[in-house]
Amino acid sequence: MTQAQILSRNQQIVLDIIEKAKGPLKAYSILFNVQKKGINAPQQIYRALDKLIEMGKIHKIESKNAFVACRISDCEISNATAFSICESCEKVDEISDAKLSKYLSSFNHKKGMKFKRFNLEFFGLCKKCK
Amino acid sequence: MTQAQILSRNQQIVLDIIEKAKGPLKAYSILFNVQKKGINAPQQIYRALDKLIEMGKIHKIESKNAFVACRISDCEISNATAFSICESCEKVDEISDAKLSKYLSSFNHKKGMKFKRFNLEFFGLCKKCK
DNA sequence: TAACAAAGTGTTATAATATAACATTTATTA
DNA sequence: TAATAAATGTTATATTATAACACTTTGTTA
Repeated sequence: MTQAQILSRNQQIVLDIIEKAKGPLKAYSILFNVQKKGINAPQQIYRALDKLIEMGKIHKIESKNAFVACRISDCEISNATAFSICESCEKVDEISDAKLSKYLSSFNHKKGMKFKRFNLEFFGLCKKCK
Repeated sequence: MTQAQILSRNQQIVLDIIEKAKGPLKAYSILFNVQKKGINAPQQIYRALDKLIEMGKIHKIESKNAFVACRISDCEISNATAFSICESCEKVDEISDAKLSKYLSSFNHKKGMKFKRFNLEFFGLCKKCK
């Protein structure tokens, strides 16, 4: 049984904002949103983001330098992430597909590398934007 | 038959450096390397990088904000990229695996998104670093 | 081939993203 | 409760990327 993680004050504030957001949030946009709560410096945001990522509570969308809440496997360390990204409306969805995940997790590069983790980003147009 | 692309002066300079490099290069490291050739501003680098990416000559490693030459399908627009990244020595290899590529290219998100492009980054330890 | 359009260049300035370093406080655990 | 680990607050700065504008080169077509 996995112990529910206790978050520090700043971590909780940052996570709340990311969870409430409809799409990926950028670090500085989070910062501007929490200045009323007494968080004033980028460091404070980035530190919280780092921890939340470590805990698997959020993910970074690398192609956008932005952060989304994990909707899939709460409280798991995320070593297998996949996202669909709409190039028009910027909507991002986390993809939870057991087959895909299994396929990629067991994929081994011929050149002898054993993988610990992967991140996959699909780009296209979402249903709405099509 | 695909017409061999003619590169502009700056594009060629930037591509040469990336092709000669053993690993991924960052934009500003490219800049410092070409100042002797009269390129002085980030813009000039980023413009060349953008075009080279469009042409499929290079790829961006999103998790590293760095650029590598395409060793796989020269002169093709790259809508299906996969890389293995060593977390210890930072070595990056482009993965060319027909099965993997086919599998991912035909993957469709249940929620109705049709993908145009994907980028996959695997992380682990390379043979040497293991 | 002149004239127009498209692509590329050079430059200055600045925006956006991220980390270093250090002093202090809070929480945990031995 | 002392020692240690984790988190915080703060200032400064490094790194990555784009905006805007004037100019030049290249390619196209009338």
